[in-house]
Amino acid sequence: MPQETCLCIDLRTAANKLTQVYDQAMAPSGISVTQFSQLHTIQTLQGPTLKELAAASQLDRSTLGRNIRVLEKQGLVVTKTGHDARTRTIHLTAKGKQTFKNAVPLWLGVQSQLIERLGISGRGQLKDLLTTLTAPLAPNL
Amino acid sequence: MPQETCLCIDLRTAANKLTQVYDQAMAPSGISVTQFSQLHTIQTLQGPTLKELAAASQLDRSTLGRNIRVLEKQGLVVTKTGHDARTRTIHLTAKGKQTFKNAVPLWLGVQSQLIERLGISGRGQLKDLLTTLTAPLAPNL
DNA sequence: CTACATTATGGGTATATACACGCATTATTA
DNA sequence: TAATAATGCGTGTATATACCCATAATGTAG
Repeated sequence: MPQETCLCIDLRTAANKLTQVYDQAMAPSGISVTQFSQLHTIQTLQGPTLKELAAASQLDRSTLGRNIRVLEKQGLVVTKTGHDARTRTIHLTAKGKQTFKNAVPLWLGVQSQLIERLGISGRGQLKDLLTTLTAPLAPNL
Repeated sequence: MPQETCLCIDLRTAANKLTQVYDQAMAPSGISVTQFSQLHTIQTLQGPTLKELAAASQLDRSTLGRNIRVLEKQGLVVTKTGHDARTRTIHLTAKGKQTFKNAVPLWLGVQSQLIERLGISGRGQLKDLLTTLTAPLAPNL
C-alpha cells in the first residue's frame, strides 16, 4: 500500500552508493571516506576525548570507540589517558597526518565533481533538506 | 583544509539519524525500517530470487543474502529452491505478511510527519537531488 | 556429449553502526 | 570523610553493508 518510497530507505540507498564512490576514489590513499572524516575531526578538535569526538561526529560512543580501534590498528591514531583517568584522548600519528594529507586531493576530486553536478543552489538545498529532516531528531547537541 | 563539509558524510549522518527515528517508531511492530522495506519489496516482486531482490534493493547480493537470513530466522520469510536449482526464491510467511501489515501504520506515521515537514516541493527536490547525486554511479539498472 | 564458460549463491573477512549493561573513576552530598 | 550519584568507556550482541573467492549448477561450443 505505501506507493510512496520510504524517505529513510531513499537516504540510506543514496548514502550507500555515495560511500562506494568516495571509497573507490580514495582507495589509493588507503583510507575510506568515513576514516577520512574521522581523521579530519580528530585533527580539528586536537586530541578530543572519545565522547567529544562522538558528539562531533554524531555517532554513538561505542561505535566511535570501535572505529577508533581500527584507526589505531592501522597506526593512524594513538590514544592517551587524559587528565581524568576515565577519559582517553585521541591523536593523529605522523602516519595519520600524512595519510590524511595524501587523501585530501582524492577526496576533493570526488567532492568537487559532485558539487559541480548539483550546482551551488542544489548543494544548499540538499543541506537545508537534510537539516530539516534531521532537525526534530537531534535538537539538543 | 576542506572547509566544505563532505557530502557523503552529510548523507550518511542524515541516513543514520533518520534510521533511528524510523526504527524507534516502528519498534512495536518488531521490525526495523530496513526489514520493512525488504518485506515490502519481496511482496511486490512475489517470490524474487536473491539476485532480483538485491537488484531491486540496490544492495550487494551477499548483503542481501545475510539480511534475508535474519528475516528467515525470525520466521518472516522462507526460501525455496526455484526451477533452476541454483536459485533460491524468497517468500513471505503468514507471520511475515501480518508483521508487515502491522508495521504499515507505524511507518506511515513517521513518513507522513516528515513529508509534511519537508513540504511537497521539498520532497520532490530531495528526490531529484539524490537522483542527481547517485546517477553517475548506477546509470545501468 | 564433453570441456569450458556463465550464473547464482554462500562463506570469509572487515568496517560501520546502535543499544543495553557493567565497571572503574570522579564528583557530590550528607 | 564516607556513601552515593554521575560520568566515561568498554564489551556483548546484533544488524547492515561490501568485497573477494569458492562452489555448485546451468548453458554453450566444439
